[in-house]
Amino acid sequence: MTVDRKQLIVQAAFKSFSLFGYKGTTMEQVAKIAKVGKGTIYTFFQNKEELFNEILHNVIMEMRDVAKSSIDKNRTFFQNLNQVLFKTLEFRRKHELMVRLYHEVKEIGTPAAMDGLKKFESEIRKFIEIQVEKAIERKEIKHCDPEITAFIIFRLYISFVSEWSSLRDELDNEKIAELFQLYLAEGLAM
Amino acid sequence: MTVDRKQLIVQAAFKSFSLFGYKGTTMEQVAKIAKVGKGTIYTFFQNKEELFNEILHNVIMEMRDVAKSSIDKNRTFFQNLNQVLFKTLEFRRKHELMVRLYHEVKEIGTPAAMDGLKKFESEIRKFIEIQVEKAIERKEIKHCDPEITAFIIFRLYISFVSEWSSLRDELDNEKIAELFQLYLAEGLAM
DNA sequence: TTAATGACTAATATGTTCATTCAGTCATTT
DNA sequence: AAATGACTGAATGAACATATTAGTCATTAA
Repeated sequence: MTVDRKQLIVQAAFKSFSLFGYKGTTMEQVAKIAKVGKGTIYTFFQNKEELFNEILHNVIMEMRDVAKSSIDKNRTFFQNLNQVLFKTLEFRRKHELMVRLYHEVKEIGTPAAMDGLKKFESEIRKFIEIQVEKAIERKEIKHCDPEITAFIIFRLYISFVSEWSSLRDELDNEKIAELFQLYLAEGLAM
Repeated sequence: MTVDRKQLIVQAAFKSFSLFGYKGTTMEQVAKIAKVGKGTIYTFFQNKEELFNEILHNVIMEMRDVAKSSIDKNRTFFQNLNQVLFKTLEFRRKHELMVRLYHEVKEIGTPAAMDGLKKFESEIRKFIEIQVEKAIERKEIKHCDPEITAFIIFRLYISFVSEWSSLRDELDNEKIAELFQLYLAEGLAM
């Protein structure tokens, strides 16, 4: 049996994008790691961006699985929410590819990398949206627009995790859970 | 009586920064508009950045007055909050200097302009923080950390106004007030 | 006959040189 | 004593040369 060339290319591309980012990865590099001719890549993928999207899609699917498995039906919506947010953050921080992409977007602003991260974040929001819908059905939370709610939850989490820490001491996970409870669940009104 | 040279310089600098931004403004330009020699500027201001800070300080003070006068003691905390947020947004949009600075930060990332906007936003947060403190004293809202609360309110407003509109239809002022009411005031919990 | 390849090309990116611009100084003028 | 603008060194960017690289395709190997 002959080797699966597409598989080799995908693995090589994953390695290279993780190591050098989008811009730093050349098609020749990928071909070399995969030990195939450069032309062979183009029999499976139209161009560099399509190859990148395939890699990213795999990572996003992996992330979705992580988020899914962090849900515990016996816990409350807000408990699960904190778990999901924490797990996806951890995922972002642990996966070399994600770290590289965030860095690349910040430092160079590579359009393909920006698009990739947008997809990634949009997937997280979509996942939260589904949890919100379920929580509404279960009457665990009030009726609200799930999309806006997911958007708010995600923005608020990002604000806590990355923007607040550039103003004051970093907030730990427990503190963030408390804040979500106070502001989003219970509300400020007396 | 001889003309007030410092005043002339400040007016000229305000004009130039508003018209051409920080980077686009040259000290020679300012001198020319003010009809003084370039060296004269340096008898009042150490350098370009200090001149810029003086101009910005004036604008920030003006903004604080606008925010202050939008407060109505007969209204609730959340009503006033919406007024303040709306007025400061309007201020940002109306004042040529602010528009230019936001544009410059986005397009070129001039450090002095970035610092300036940080100061501006920090001032808004500080103002909200004071309103939060008063509302806590008045027992209008629950006890909470005023700084974090102001931070959340501001981030949430920015999210609604500028980030949501790149995903879906822009939210009008009334809708944003509703959202604040639902998410921050009443909370999502059943 | 089909799949794989890598030399090739056009487009883009990067490095280099050099002229211009500009913030800040200071000797001269008012 | 206050004001000025010619001057300086550093930074910027235009213009050109060189190098890289995404994507193609004629050739090769299976």
